[in-house]
Amino acid sequence: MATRTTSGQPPPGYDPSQFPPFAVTVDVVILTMSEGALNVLLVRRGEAPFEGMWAIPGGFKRPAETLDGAAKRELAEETGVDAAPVLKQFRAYGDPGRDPRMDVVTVAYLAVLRDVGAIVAGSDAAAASLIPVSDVLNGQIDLAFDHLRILRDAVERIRVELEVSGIATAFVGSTFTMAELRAVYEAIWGVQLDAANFRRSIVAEDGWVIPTGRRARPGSAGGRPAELYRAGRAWKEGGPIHRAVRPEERK
Amino acid sequence: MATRTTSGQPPPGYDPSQFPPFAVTVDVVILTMSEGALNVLLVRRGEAPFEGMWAIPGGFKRPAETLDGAAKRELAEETGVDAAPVLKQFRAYGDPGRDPRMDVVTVAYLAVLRDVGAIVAGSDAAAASLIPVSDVLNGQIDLAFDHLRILRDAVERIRVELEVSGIATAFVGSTFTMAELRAVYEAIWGVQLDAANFRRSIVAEDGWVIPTGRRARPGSAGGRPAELYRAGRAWKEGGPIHRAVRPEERK
DNA sequence: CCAAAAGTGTTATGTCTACACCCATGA
DNA sequence: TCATGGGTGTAGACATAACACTTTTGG
Repeated sequence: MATRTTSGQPPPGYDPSQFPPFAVTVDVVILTMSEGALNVLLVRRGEAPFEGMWAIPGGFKRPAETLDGAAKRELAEETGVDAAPVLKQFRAYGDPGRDPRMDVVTVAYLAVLRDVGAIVAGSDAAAASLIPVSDVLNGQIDLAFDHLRILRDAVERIRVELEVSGIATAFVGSTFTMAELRAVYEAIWGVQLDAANFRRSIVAEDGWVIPTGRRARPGSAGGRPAELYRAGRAWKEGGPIHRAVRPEERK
Repeated sequence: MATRTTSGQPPPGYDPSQFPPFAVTVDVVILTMSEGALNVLLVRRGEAPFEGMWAIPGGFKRPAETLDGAAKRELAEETGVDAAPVLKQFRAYGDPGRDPRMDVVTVAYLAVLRDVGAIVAGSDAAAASLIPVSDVLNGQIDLAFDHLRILRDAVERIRVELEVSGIATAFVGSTFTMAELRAVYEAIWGVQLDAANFRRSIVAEDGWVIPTGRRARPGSAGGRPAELYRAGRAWKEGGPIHRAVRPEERK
């Protein structure tokens, strides 16, 4: 921060008594599961630059608030949801020219939400929409600024978070079946998991999920009704499910 | 970033046509092993505020450079070392009032270095010093600004990095013994590791360390000479050593 | 020869994976 | 009763931890 270099000479072309002003923004990548795929909440820009393009929602930090506070406020303004507990700062971006108008440093946050209907309702519905992440990563949808990079980093981060924290339960409803929870891992990691072993790993981790005693109704195809669980207290100290190492990576 | 909120009303007291200016700085936490303990490179501040206190080295980002570039430049200016490959951005800090003079958002980086002598030489030696991390975390040494919090986060981050990346070899010299490498893990995690199993885990991971064929001279107390290794290519995809789960944490 | 540190072998225990098998439902 | 998905059992492969034992040095 404001500590200046201890080398006696200021670098050429730089006056240490001044500091260059920047705009500081927060961008919030909101991820959610919809129809078995990972989706991201995007807004359509209403003005130049990049008018009409999709972008990650965000806005300016105010001097009187913290970065976390700014992210929480922006998320609330955009979606009407208080998701402070699942907001995770994951990276800052400050490449010159990333905003053509001015020098902007942005701090990117990640939020995982369920209850899709309530999210979109709280926002300006015409300008906000859930978009499949794969459509963006495939290049079928272009994003403004360097938002493609930010989204890529966010998705990579959520893949890691899924393994080291219990964030998976943030994707599902307040009660859920093992199959629903498993689908989160399968969609985000792009793998197939053995249902039997998945269940055992989840249940073995103490306090992770709590059986409600109730059961879900089977789908129209039949099948045994699944037990319903709710999320336990404990998604801080490392999750129970780990990505399998692909055979060629093993020694 | 510059995407503005899509809610029609700007929040009260905030004019969306203006953006509040911030100073943006980078702070670089330089960690190194010295005498079996984790040390951090600190500078003594020469001016108010916090004059005379220890602080993490850092400085202003310039408009024409990237955040990574600013961190690399500051590190070079302070220490004379080009450590770009081991520079890791780990978090941004922007609480209001964290600098009493102005609104400053700082992006913190972590660098792990060996070769302590060369580091201090490149800098203003009178104002820079390696301090044991434990002295700072114990409160025996106060840091300026919110640098204690930044250092705490950096140490927590390095503990995780040690497990998921191969950064341990960045702490030791270009050739090293198993005991030296093991000492890195033991110092940073504060645990004792079984030397036999440690060696096996390291050697089993393909490409991690490469035997040089040479041996280190034993210390004055004797003992069999240790094989010397050099770091392999492969510290990207997860390290071979994992923290033991403490007994109370097991299910 | 003894102490110390490096390195190897061995065994018990735990975890992960694959897959066979039983259970409860809709049509 | 059959197809479908949920849930349990189990055996082999693999990983981890504890510790005895051998090797090679300095004193």
